[in-house]
Amino acid sequence: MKFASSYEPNQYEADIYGAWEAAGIFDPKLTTKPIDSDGDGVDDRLESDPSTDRQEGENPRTFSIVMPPPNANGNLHIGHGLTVALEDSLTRYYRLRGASSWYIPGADHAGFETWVVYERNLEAKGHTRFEFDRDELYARVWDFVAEQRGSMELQLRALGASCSWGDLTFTLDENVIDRVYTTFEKMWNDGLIYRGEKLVNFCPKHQTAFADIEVEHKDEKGTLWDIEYKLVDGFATSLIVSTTRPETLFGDMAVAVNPEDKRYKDLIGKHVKLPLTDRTIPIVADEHADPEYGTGAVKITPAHDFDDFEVGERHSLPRLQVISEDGHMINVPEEYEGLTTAECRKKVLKDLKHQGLLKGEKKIIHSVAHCYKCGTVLEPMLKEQWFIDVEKLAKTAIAHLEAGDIKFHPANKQKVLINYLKNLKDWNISRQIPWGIAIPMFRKVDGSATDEPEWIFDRRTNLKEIEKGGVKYVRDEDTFDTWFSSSHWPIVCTNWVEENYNPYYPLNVMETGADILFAWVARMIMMGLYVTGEVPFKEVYLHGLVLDSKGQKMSKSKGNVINPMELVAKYGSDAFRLGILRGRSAGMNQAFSEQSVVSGRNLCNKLWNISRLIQSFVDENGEKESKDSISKHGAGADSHFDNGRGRESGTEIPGRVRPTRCKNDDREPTAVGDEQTESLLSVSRRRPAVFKSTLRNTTFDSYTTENMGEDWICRELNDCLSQVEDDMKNYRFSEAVETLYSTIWDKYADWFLESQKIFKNIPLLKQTLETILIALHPFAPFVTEAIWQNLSWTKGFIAVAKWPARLNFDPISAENFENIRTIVSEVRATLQALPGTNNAKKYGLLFDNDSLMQDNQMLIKILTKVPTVNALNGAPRGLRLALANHELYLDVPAKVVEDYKDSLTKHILAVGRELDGLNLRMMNPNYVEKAPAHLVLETKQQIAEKEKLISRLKAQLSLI
RNA sequence: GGGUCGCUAGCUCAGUUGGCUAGAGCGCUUCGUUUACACCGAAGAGGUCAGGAGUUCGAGCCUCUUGCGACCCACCA
Repeated sequence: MKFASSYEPNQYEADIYGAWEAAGIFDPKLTTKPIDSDGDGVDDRLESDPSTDRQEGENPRTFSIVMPPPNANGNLHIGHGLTVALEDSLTRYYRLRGASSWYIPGADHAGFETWVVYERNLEAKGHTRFEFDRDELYARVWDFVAEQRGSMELQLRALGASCSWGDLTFTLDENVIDRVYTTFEKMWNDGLIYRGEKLVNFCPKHQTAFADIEVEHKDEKGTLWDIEYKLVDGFATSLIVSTTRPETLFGDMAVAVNPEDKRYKDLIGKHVKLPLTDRTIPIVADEHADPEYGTGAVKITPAHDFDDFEVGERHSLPRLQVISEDGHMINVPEEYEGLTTAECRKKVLKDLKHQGLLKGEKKIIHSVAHCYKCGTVLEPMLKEQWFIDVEKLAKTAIAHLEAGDIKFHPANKQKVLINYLKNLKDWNISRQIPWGIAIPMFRKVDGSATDEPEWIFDRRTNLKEIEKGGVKYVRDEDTFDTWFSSSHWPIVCTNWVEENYNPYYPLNVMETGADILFAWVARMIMMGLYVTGEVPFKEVYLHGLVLDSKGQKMSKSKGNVINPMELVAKYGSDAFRLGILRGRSAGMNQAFSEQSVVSGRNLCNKLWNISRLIQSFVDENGEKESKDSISKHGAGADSHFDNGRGRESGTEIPGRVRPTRCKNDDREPTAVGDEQTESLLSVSRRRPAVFKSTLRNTTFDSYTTENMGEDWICRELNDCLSQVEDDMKNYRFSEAVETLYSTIWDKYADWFLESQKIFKNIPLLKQTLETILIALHPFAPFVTEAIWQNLSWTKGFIAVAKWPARLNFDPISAENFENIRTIVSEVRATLQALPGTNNAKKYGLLFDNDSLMQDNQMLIKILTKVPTVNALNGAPRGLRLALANHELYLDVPAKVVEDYKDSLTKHILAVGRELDGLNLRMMNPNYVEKAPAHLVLETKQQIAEKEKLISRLKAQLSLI
């Protein structure tokens, strides 16, 4: 026997992935040919109406999905593991359903993240970024990334991601930069881009600005100081202002009070002397000042506070920057110049106290902005940056969202996103780090012609200086926020171009983490609509965080990080995928434990053994069957994958599949390597062609069902398929896995296979096994393929098999098997409850006047494992089983029956309680009148059944 | 301040438009090595569905309310 007694994933996974990849089955451009049903030589897709082409129905012709690009030089973490499990299950499912499926992998240059790592590296070697210019740094980081690159791609393969590797998109690929520049130029021309001096969140350590979204707010203890600002112009009074940042008083341009605040009404328009300086500043009226807070008077520092900036704008106040980018005081009186902000705060407080101007302090909790990477307190900094005016973009996006153009999973995220977009502020896209896409803007050199615009767009960002029309311009040294480029992801991955119908855009679904709904999904939607006029994807599936087994967030500092690759190595890729999908629903942060992976591993092993048993039945079936099979399928024995099981050779290591294309003998030649494909490949980056798979396989022998168990399993498998199809349509991965798990284990193995140990309907065994293998393949690709390759009769790759058709069966017979199951369970339970052990071997089963029992004696005997099943032929004896519709007895001695009395009494009471409940319901006239008729009828039947059961149990009891 | 989510068995979670006795995995108890599988088989215990009120013939599900917990956005001089 070629199947080992347990499934060892490590023996198969790498080889199987290699074989898939070599066969090119993950690339829709290689495995498919044009759909040309009308025979006019043109792909129907390209001539059909796009709106009707992407049908909503069960079987889309194309399925496209992009991978949220993992960091090119990093390792995958548990979240990537979940992402791949979700995306790949979808991809494989739709591939089996016959869609031309394109899962496009990516790699992220991870602008800021990578830069932080690189800079740390640089500093460790005693260098700083300031020793190099941007181009040098860019080249150095490029090399750094190139060195580290590749491991995540191997890890994606280990997870079984069936993505089209030839289409891998790196976020710094030329076509990406091209597309980003095109968009930027369009926005520039449309007036959506502006350069503004605004306050930005600036990290003094990393020396770069962030978008609002990247800022992390944390509650912290702080101090609120009251400082006295004295009025000038001969007034004797003074104002007390409250502040948490006394050092910024040098940048104060006004003191604001609320216009409604009676206390200060007369002071509006007067001036105060700014302490520690010679300056005087005005008192202005502004809503921003809250009369309830502190003293109701607030100092205004437009250059160092977001609110003050706005107050400053309203009152046309000048802005004075008093903190430099590296966190030192500038533009301040000499004795403070050059101090750090912390030193300056100390000195200011001391000097104020000395002058008697410090009037009080109290401890408060307030939220403070931090760098999400290093935790440094961010400094609001006045800087010139590029901004996108998001108003129109957001409005368009909201309109499409409200129209329901994108379906969300979970659904509530649609509302959340709309709410976010409604309050969206302009987007700062400038970053002061060299690792990223250069902003293609050039500034006129001072002294040049004055009537030229100050800034011009130009793609030649490789040049520091350019000349246009005799005017010299220098390059802006900033790079784009990575979200600006990655908001183009669906566009660039699918090679969308203007004026060309692209069957893969919009994507069928965007799957990503719920935590980047705003940062990424929102921006992809805005950008997709702006660039293509269409939403970039039809549906969004958001996954939550994977928490540790105690529900805690994983973090290095807590030491509770689970490495997906360790689990894959220990239990296999399939086990990991099954484990992480189980018990998880869209958008929820949910715990994850190794235990669920163990359970996945067990299922794989179960499936392996199911297949092993069936193969042994097939082998046993002997010569005749093998001859039949040869005449039907042609010489099935000479395939590339055949490893000689059941035949002569038997020398090869089990499961060592050779990397080769496909074992389909009658396949049409795959396009790999031929001229047509070469030319196809070369144009494919521009315009993807749509093809239909040629790699379909699998022809079933016909079968006839010969007992109730066979009809029943057909029905159960059909139900399972419907359930899985419905679950996949609605992105209920956990439920799909759960359904498959229980169908395979609790139904197929525990009931059907047990019964087949005597009946052995070989054609049906083959077909049903293929059904469960294919249905599970999207979730457990490796073990199903390993089995497929080891079975003697299967062809090709399961990865490109046809989704199973419904099985034919007799529904009455299938339903009757439920009776058999009830009987068998009751026999087992009763035997278990009887005193003594090994009861199943001791007592036979007797039936009276029962055709179901008569016809299925053999089936009942093997399932219950009792030694005999016989007709009663005479007076009842032994123990009557608690079954309403069948008169069955366990042939036990009177003494044993006596001992069983107690549990029988208990049983009668339990049934009695159920009966009471049912009767109560029927006595309610409203129920009888208003509930649907079929429910009322059902209740009536149940009452009748329970009554029958109770009277029989009572009769049994009285006999004892 | 605005918004979202959660509370169901010891643990982690399902429960799709309200409808039979509320489910699964793991854990637990008992029995069992029967020629696929101990990564196994059989049987079983365990739940006032966070509390309260309402709508309904009927509520885990709908409405209101209270409590506890998590998260996001904005603000916090």
